[in-house]
Amino acid sequence: MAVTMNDVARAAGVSLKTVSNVLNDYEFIRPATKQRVQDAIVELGYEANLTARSLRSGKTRMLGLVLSDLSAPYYAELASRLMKAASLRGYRVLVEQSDAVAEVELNALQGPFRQLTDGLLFTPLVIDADAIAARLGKKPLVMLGEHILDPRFDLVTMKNEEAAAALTAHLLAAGRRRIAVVGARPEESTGSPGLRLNGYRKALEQAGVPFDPALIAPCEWRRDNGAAAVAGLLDKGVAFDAVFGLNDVLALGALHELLIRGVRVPDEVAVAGFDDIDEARFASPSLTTVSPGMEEIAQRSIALLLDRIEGQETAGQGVHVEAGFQLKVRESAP
Amino acid sequence: MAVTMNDVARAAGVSLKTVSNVLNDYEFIRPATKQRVQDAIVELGYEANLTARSLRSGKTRMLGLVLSDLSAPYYAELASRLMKAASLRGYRVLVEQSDAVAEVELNALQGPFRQLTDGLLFTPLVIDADAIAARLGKKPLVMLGEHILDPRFDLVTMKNEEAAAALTAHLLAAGRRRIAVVGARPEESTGSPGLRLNGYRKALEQAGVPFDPALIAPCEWRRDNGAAAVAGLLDKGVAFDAVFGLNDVLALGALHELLIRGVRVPDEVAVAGFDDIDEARFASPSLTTVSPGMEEIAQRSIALLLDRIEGQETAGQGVHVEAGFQLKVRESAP
DNA sequence: GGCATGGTCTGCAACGATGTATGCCAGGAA
DNA sequence: TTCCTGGCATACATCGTTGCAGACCATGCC
Repeated sequence: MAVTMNDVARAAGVSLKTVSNVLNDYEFIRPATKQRVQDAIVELGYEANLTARSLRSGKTRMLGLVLSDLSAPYYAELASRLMKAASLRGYRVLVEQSDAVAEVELNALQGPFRQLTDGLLFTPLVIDADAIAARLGKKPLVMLGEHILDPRFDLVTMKNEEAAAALTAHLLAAGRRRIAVVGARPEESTGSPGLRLNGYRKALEQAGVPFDPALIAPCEWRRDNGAAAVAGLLDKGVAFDAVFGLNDVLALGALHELLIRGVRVPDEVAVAGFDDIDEARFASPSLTTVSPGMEEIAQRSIALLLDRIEGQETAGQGVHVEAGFQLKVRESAP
Repeated sequence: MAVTMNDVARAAGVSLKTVSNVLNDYEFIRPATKQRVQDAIVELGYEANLTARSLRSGKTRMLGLVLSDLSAPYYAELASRLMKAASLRGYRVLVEQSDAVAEVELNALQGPFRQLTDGLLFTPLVIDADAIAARLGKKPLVMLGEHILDPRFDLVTMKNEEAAAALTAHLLAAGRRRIAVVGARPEESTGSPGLRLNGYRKALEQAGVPFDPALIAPCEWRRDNGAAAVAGLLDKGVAFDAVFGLNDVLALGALHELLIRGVRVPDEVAVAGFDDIDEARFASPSLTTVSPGMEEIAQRSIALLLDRIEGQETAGQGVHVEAGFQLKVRESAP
């Protein structure tokens, strides 16, 4: 079938191992020999068999990326950037969609998926730190997002609380006093919903504006839920002059519902989101939001994970990286 | 390190091959033996080593998906669906982003990427059928999208021309006469841009409306280009009463630019797109578009590719599958 | 001349699974 | 009894690569 190292060795008149040495940049090879081998490789069109290499070396040069749903714009953009960053260092990314199902998340930690990858970028949504620690093998794992804050794990995240506070402060400064929050998850305090809600509360407090639980609309982070949540508030007659969607698709769903109902944005109700997905700039009105430094997150998580994979330090404290953020003020909440 | 078949064999008191036979559902094994092996597997927590299996069997149970950019909403949704469909049949999908660079597309056909996968789902954007045929190995390949229509290859696509014609007819029926087209690629006639443009022209012809080249704005399929293209038309003073974005992000970019400039949509100008991405429903105004049956495309491409991989028929004529479409009439072009 | 040294290359044994060929045993046919 | 067949299990070679240990040779030093 395919050309093997043996064929190359025969063609170059050297041993199989010498071919291997050339391919692996072994130091002590005479230039002439090296050249002969390389010529033979080109002539025969030899390509190393990655599977065999993986079996022997125990490395696959693939990274695993676990997220809930690749079709969510934020994850799609993140995955795209992660793949590019990994590619520059000679790695590929294999994506696993968990759909926020616990079993899938658990299997990603120890099943076949783990075997296929040298390290994991993990966005856990439903399982907790202990469950992860219990199943964690010795392969490196970097947490993405902020659902789990645990000193045992490496983590790359964004300034959720600060950014949410800054955004809320911006709304308050514009005179908004009743800011509805769409997409909260009241029972949690650590995940992104919790942290962002915290930021919101801190900003209110700082401004001396009372917190009103009636303004908090919990839901899953999907566009249609954002619309439904706002519809719910309107139907219940809850008064509000701004909507903070805990991510952009929620905010855009909310924005849509408001406009349908004839609510003027931003005159009557301001709308703001979080993530700064590509779409935010081109919404009508364009969406005020927080840019969480996605490129920085991508770069640094790849760098951190690869350092763990290629470096020697196996354990020690987890490193926590926080990317910077930028407030993007646009038409929906000037 | 890890538990191997040998360990299981020892624990169960059978030979290594018997363990392999149990795992591969070999027919003639005494129930008692089978049970002992399975117990040992559970007790030791054995997991088959996929790399070794791949080396021996020559199969990886991975499919390659080549597309230009995973962060484009259409591709993100498609990739997500393809991965789910593949997963149901026990396959994983490895994504490669070509960025529409010829070299990357070519390498996907024969380099390491090909080696890692049992079959390819390929969306070629810049290389042509002959280049593909020249490098095609014996592993199955299914074309996605419609940039290449060639009897040599399997292809799963959508009814680009018909759907574009139907959409154009809808605009004409609503009384629009000067329909600008954003995202054309005038030099091509086969890719999606070409086919959709054809559909547009046929519908015009059928309605007896003259074709005006001034209304055709060529550009790459990105949101900002959609906006820029409309800006260009307005600045040049080209009169139009509708915009047909050859995909949704173009249409949404165009929509944004129109609204910014104070053009009323749909009163003065109607806007329509193509793809029916999630976002289209929630745009303001919501976007009239064509739903190309993405789920059907995903299902059928996976089915076709896996039939090729697992079936015996290697060659023969390429199969061409066309998914159905639906016109989604919404506010932007009622 | 003997011996350590260092550069260059080689052979062998793995990595962990599967395919092929074969052995062995029991039971039925000859 | 002998032969054959079918059910069940095994041994061995093999996939293509890399790690380890060592062979060989020339050089330089005592």
